[in-house]
Amino acid sequence: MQHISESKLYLSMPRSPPAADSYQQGCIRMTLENADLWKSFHSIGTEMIITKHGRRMFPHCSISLSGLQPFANYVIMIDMVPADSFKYKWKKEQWEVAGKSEPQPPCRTYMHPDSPAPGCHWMKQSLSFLKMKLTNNTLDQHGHIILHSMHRYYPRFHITQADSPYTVRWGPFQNFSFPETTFTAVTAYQNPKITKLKIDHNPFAKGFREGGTHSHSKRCRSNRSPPAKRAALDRKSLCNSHPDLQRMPSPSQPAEAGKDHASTQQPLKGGNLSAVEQDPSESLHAEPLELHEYDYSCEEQMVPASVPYQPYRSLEYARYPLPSNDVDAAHNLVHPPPHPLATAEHNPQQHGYYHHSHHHSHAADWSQYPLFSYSCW
DNA sequence: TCCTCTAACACTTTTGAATCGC
DNA sequence: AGCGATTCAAAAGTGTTAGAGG
Repeated sequence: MQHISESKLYLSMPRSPPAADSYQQGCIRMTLENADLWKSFHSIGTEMIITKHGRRMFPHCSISLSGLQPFANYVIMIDMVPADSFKYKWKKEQWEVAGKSEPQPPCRTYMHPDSPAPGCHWMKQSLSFLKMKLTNNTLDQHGHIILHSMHRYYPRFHITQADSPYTVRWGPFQNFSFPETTFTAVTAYQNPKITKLKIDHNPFAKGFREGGTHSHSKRCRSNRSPPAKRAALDRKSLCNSHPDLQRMPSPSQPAEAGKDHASTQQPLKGGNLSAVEQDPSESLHAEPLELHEYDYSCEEQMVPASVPYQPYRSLEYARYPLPSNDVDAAHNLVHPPPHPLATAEHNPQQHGYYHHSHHHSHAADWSQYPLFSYSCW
């Protein structure tokens, strides 16, 4: 796949695996697919629509994995991490800080519908989180990921060895994230450049691109039944990225200038993130994400194949137990504690939020926090 | 007044059941 | 009867935009 990043980031060596990892070997490597598309959006300032009933991401999260144990079962999940502690507003064609972030909504985790599956399955082809949906409805009952509008997030992937979704809570997590997947959650697009880019790449938007005029007659639309039958697992489609995703973004996009730099950038360290994250109140105003300073070296990441078990994590899970005898019950709402990044302790002026991806200690720390998987579509 | 959110809209793509042919 | 390929209608998805609401 042409969009797989060629750059690599190697992290610390694996530690001794837990007992279950009897033939633990090497490192798990995660690669972001359609990375070029993500970069194109990121260079402008990615916006993701969130709606009451849930909206898919575009670009969607698609990854490939290697380094897993072929016959060990893994559960792979994704959640959304606050990128900083600010709320934003779109003013005069640029993003500005509009104050401190609001209290974080219930933290939810989306589990890949193939989970659990053996390592050979995950490594056979890329994984798509196409069907994951984002919502701003804090009372959402469908298991969609709940976000605040006008706040920034980035997806975080979790891999853990587990034979069932209900044993996940006892296993060590490994976390991955990709800086270029950071986005601002919005209820309506703010930046017209984002709109154009989405229309150019998202096939579902063709109706608006080619339809031309809008009829605003308020005729009633027939109510559509919920996708109950869609709940049947469609593995075939999960790993097929849409042809449009393969297309390169328009070279006329200013993003290209920064992208050309990517291969020559220095390895991403904690402080060399875009200036945006270091001082949002000032640097957000010009180019939304200052990508010409940006380094893409972490599109492919390696982390220790095993994160040390955190004894007190089980206490966290004990406080927020998952049902253990009913698959549907896994969709019950759970309200875990706020994400660590959402705490006041996190200050983007002091360190970039990408740190955790590159420092083992951070990855391990984050793995202490509970994950809840009750959403598969 | 400003900002954010919601819902209706037209159109495309995806999905899956039904049908057909071997 | 069983299987794979094809067809097609329904469902799901998209961004836009007027209007509501805080």
